[in-house]
Amino acid sequence: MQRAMQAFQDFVDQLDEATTAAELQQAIARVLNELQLPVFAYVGDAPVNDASAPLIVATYPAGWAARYYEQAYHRFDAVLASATARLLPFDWGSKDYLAQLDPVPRQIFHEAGEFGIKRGFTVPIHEGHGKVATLNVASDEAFRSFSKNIAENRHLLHLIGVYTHAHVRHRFHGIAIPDAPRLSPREHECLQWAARGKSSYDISEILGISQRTVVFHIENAKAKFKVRTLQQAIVEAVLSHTIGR
Amino acid sequence: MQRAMQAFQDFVDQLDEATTAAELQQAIARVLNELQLPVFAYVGDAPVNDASAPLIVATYPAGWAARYYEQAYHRFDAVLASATARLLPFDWGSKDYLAQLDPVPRQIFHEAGEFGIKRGFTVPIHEGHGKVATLNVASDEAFRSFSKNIAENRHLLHLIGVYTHAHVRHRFHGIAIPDAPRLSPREHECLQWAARGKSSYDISEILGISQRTVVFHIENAKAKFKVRTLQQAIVEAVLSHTIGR
DNA sequence: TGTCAGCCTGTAGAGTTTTACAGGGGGGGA
DNA sequence: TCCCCCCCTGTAAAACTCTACAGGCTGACA
Repeated sequence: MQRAMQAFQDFVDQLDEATTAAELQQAIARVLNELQLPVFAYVGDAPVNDASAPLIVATYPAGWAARYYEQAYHRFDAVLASATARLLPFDWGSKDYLAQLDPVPRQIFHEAGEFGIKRGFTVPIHEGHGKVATLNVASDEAFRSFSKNIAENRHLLHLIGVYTHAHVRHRFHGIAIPDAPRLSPREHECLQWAARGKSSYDISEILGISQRTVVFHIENAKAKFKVRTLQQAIVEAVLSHTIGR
Repeated sequence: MQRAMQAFQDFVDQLDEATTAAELQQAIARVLNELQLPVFAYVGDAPVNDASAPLIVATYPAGWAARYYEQAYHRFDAVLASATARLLPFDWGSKDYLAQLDPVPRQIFHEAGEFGIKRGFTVPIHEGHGKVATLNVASDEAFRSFSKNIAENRHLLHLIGVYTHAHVRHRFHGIAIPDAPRLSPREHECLQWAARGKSSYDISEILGISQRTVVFHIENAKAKFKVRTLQQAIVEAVLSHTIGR
């Protein structure tokens, strides 16, 4: 335990210095080796749909990784689905876990097994805008020894995942997140109601102002987001948490 | 250190049994007392706009909490803004921190200071759909002792925050997250382009199909999301990560 | 006192979405 | 084989948004 904590501290220090994917991989590999967990995959931004390719740093078998991407398995990957839905790290690959799967995801597990990925542990890392990264450690070992190892180092792995991701975001993507424009109260109200399915006439009734004024406020909101259509404005507003459902 | 880890383990156990806000508060208070950090506030879902009230469990001075909500300070709270932008826990209240603030947030800090909240440490907890919860610990102490304490227990506090939130979500909100409807490839494409500001005619050109067909697919997508307007469908699709920017 | 930002309103034509009607073809599972 | 889902298309009226024109009120701040 003490030794593990020391390894973690070293890891945090190494992270600060890692500027390339290779160095990142080395840092992760070192700390996970210390924990007897050589097989891992950090998936920077789990691909939700057709978005840009994620940053991946892994010691997963190359054959499996290739197959996964060829087949676009992320669309059906049960581990990824769990990571999206959960906040805490979780285990996968047990009989119970497999039993509750749909046929397609179960088939994927089967294939992964042929590459030596039979059970594992995944840390979901939730970012602001609904993106989810994961740190996965996997094993071909007998259930006992692997799960005992995981049980002992659960929290540490959690931290490793979160710190890795924070570092990646900082170093590789820049801190970015341009701040959302400040909408005036009226602009906010109008956009919010529009997103809830009201027409500009409806909104004018709700707010007790003319329809023209509603249109005016929505136009201003679009201008602030620098977009052309209401639809785009709504996307931006939702992504920046300016409006809710 | 060893003792702190023990306190954390006990905390996780207690969490499992906590079913009321009072029990939750007790569990958090116990572990934080062990760490010499009696003043804390867990803010369940940081209020982004006019959304429903968050779950708050805190030992912050009642006067300050009241003032904060009366004045709707969350709209200008620099700590909250940082929590939204960051993934890792951070300190606040140092001279440097204050120096870089805008006048309004700085004024808020001033007022908080009058209630004994001068420096602190905040754990941001990002959930799937852009919601952010925070665990804040605060102090009136001299800078040295507090920041030394924080430095030592940084990771532990991080875990306490994340576990608290996971428990709250599980117990108080239910696991919820109804799964998003499965859009057909065409529906997905059409909705995605619509969200990017294309008209149905534009989309028909892009996809090489008739405009009528684009409308047809978007209608089907709306039906699947059980909404009436394209705007609502886009909100749902964005929130469920079905489409991106 | 002037300027700026936010709020408010009107008209009118062009362009777009929405809705309801009506129809056909292909593939996969029960 | 039948049924269902997905894909595709057309017309036309009604509803709605978008854009560009033009104008007035208020409060904060220098």
